[in-house]
Amino acid sequence: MYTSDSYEELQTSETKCPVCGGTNIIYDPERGQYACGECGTVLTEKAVDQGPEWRAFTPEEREKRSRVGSPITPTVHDKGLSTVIDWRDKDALGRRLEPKRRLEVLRWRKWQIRTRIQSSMDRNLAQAMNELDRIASQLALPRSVREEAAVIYRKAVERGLVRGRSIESVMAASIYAACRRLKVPRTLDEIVKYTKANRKDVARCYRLLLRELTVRVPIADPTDYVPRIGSLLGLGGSTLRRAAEILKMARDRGITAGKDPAGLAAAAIYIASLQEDERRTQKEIAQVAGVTEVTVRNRYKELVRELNIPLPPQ
DNA sequence: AAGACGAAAGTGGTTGA
DNA sequence: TCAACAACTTTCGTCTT
Repeated sequence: MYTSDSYEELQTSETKCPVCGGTNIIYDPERGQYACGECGTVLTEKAVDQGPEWRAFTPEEREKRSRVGSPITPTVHDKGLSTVIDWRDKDALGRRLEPKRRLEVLRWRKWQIRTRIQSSMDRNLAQAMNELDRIASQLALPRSVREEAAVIYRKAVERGLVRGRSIESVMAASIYAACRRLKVPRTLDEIVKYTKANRKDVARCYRLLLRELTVRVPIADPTDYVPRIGSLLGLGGSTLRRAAEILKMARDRGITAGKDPAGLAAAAIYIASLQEDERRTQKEIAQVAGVTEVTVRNRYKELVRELNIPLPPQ
């Protein structure tokens, strides 16, 4: 698996477009990117993460690692040591409680259990939201995706789906689901790259979320990957439009099913880059699309064959 | 020297018995 | 639970630019 280190190079704070010199810089909240209003060049791919460089999994750890703030003793409410109201309806001397008193004790018990559940859920959510923030800022995800991911995760907690699974993996799966839902093209691998959980667990959690929660996800469309791959390669609008056309034709011919959408998008872009005389190597395209040259090649051969695409003579 | 190409073997995930 | 299977990856030798 290639990692796209080229993302870093795109980080810029200029207010003028480096390609056409235009000053009409617009923010695209859909993709979480700034882009030139004239030529469509994407200016920022990655936002700067302003959070700490360390990660804390418990309030104690956070307290220990933080280098600011007053040196208060890290105290966790209820380390399992606080008073538990007995379930028997007897007082300290073993006498039965009178009915009125009994109801009172019943009420205490109910509230104690309720607050305990509440606080454990809060802790879980707090930790999860931390994780969400961290990943979302590293992937430059728009606000809408963060919110969607938070909603999905909260539902998962309420349904008790996090029990027995790691917060990281469920959160990563929620983020992926949110991306898919809102058509913000991020591959599972990109998300997995920034989480402690392994790919397998995240994929399993993702399927669980789809099954258990009623999260409807539109099927992956290779066209969604085109603008992103295109901007990472600095391709012009006409080439990207051509690539989208090719993908549409491919879909109409029904040869896209079961194929990796990123691979298809990469192949379509390769063909378009040849046709529009904006040639990029298979390797370059494969790298930013997150697939191998071989896959690009296979898809590209397939598309050319099936769609009778004329290629410019060498 | 770099890019494109294709064969062959390997990998991880899905499906169906 | 296991085997078959399709898609994709890795690796490598060869041809082309």
